[in-house]
Amino acid sequence: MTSEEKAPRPLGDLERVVMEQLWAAPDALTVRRVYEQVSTTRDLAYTTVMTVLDRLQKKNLTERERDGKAWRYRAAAPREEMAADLMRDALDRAGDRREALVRFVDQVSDEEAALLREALAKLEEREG
Amino acid sequence: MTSEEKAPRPLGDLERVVMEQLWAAPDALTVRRVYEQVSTTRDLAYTTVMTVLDRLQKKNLTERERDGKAWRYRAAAPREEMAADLMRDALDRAGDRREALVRFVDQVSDEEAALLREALAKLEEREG
DNA sequence: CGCATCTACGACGTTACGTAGTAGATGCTA
DNA sequence: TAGCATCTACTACGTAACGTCGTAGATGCG
Repeated sequence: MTSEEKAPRPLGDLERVVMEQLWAAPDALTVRRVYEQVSTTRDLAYTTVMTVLDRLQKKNLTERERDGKAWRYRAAAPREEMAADLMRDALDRAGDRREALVRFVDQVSDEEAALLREALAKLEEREG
Repeated sequence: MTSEEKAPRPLGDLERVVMEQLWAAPDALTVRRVYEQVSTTRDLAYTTVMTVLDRLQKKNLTERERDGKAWRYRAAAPREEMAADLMRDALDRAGDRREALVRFVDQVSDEEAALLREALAKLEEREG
C-alpha cells in the first residue's frame, strides 16, 4: 500500500487529441478513421497517427483487435476513469492526505462540491 | 474559465527529492543546505542541486530570496497544495465531472472517504 | 495477379530532466 | 587588502518521451 509508483506522465498534445477520438467513439476505430477525424483539425501524416496509436498501446492506454489486416483501437478505460486515476495518483503524492483533501475541496466549485457529496452518498448507500 | 491549460508535468525524481527537502524545512534553504541533505541519499555534485533548484524556480515551484551572495529557496506552496492542484487539474481533464468524481470516490479507501466527508463538512460549515 | 492499404520499424528534431564542469563574481579572513 | 573559499551564471551532454514522417514489406480485394 501507499506504494511509490512512478507518476504517469500526462498525455502529450497529440496523444490527447487521439485519445479524445477514441473516447468519443462508441466502437473501436481503425487508424484511418482516427486519422480522418484528426485531419480535420491538424495536418498530419497517416503514419504519424499510427505511431501515436502504437505508443498509446504500449502504454496500455488502448486495446486493439484485428480487423482484417488492420487494427481497431479503443480506449482501455473511459476518460473519467483516467481522470480519477490521476486524482488518486495526485493524492498519493500528498504528504498529509487530510490536508490535501481539505485543500482540494476548498478549491472546487460549489457545483463540484455538490457532485462530490452526491458521489459519497452513493458510495455509502452501496457499501453501507 | 475552464481554460485549456497545459498539464503540469509531474516532477522528475530528483526534482521531487529536492522539493521534499524544501517542504520539510520550516525556513528557506540555501543550495548548500539542500545539497547536504540530499547528499545523504544520493551522490551528486553541488552544481547539480543548484541546477535543479534553478529549474524549479523557473517553473515557479519555489520562491527565493538573497542571503548575501547566496539564494535561499522555499517551496512556493505546501506539498498538499500541489497535490490538490494536481487533483483539480485531473478533474478538469475529465469529460463528465460527475462521473469522474464518482469513479474517484469509488477507488479511495474508507479512511479517505471519511476524510473527504470531513473536509466537505468543514467547507459547508465555513461557507454555509 | 496487381494495386491499394496496412503494419512494422526506424529515424530525426525538440524538450524535459539528470548530471556536471568552468568561469567569474563576491564575501570573509588573516 | 590580498587571497581563498564559495556562490552563481551559463553551458553542455546523455537519455527518454513525444511529434512527426518515410520506407519496406505484408496482405487483402477486385
